[in-house]
Amino acid sequence: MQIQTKDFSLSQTLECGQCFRWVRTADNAYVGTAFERSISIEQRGDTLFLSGCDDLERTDLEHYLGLDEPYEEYKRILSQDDTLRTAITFAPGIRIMKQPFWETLCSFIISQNNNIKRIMGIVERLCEGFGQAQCGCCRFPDAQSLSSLCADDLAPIRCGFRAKYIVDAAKLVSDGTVSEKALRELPLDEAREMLMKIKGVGPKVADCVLLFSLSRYDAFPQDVWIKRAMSELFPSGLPEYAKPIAGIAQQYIFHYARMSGIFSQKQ
DNA sequence: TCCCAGGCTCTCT
DNA sequence: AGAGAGCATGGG
Repeated sequence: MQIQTKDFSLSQTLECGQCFRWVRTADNAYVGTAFERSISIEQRGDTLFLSGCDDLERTDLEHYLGLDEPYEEYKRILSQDDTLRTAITFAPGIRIMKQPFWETLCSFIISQNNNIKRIMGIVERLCEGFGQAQCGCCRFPDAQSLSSLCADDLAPIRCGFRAKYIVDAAKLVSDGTVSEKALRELPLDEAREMLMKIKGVGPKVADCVLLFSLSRYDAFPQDVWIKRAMSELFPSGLPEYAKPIAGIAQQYIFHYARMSGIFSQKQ
C-alpha cells in the first residue's frame, strides 16, 4: 500500500514521544504494531510505502497517522504567533496520531517518572507476556484480561510502582467507570476528571490520553519540558486563538524544547 | 555512586 | 492549597 502525503514526516511523527511501539530499522524504515499486526512503513519523499497491511483500508491508516486532519489550517492558525511559528518550522512534519484508547492510557501510565526507552521496553514486555500472539506480533492485552490480575502478576514487565496503577486502570475501564465514548463526548474538564479516577492518573497522563488517542486537541499535557518552555516562551499563556488546538501546539513546543537545544538541560 | 526519567500519591503544614 | 519526600527500575 502507498499513501501520498504533504508536509508530513514519518520520523518526526513516530519519534516525537507520542507512541511507544514503533522502532526505526537499519534501513530507515519503521516497524510497529498497529491494527493487531506488525506493519512496516518507509517514507520516500512525500510517499509512504507500507507493508503488512494490504487488506486494510487506506483511510484507516491515514486516520491512525493523523493524515486526515487539516494541518495546513491548524498550522496557519498557530503561525500567527512568532514563537509558535519557530517551533512548527523546526519540525513541520509532526502529526498527532489517533492511537487505540486503552493502549494509550496504559502506555502513558507507564510513562510517568520514566524515560522513553524504558517505557518502550515495558510496553513490549506487557504485550509479550500478556497479549495475544497474532500475525507475527503480540497484541496489546485488553483491559478485561488485565483487570483480573494483581500488581504482583505484572512483576515480569518490571514497571515498578506503576503495576498497581495498570491494574486499577484495567478494572475501571473494563467495568465502564471510565468509558472511551464518554471521554469523547464530555467537556474537557469532566473527561479529565473521569480519567483521574484511576489511581496513578493525574492531569498530565489524562491529557496525553485525550490528545494522543481521542484527538481532543484542546487538551494540553504539561510535563517538565512544557512547563519550562511555557514559563520562558509564553509566560502569560498561549494566545486565545491557539487554545482550541492547544494540544497540537503542545507537541510542536515539546519537540522543539527537547530537540532544538535552546534549553540545554533542566535548570 | 549518584542522578535522572513526557508524574503521581501521600503527608504535613 | 501548596510544598516536598518517596516511589521501582535501569541507563548514563
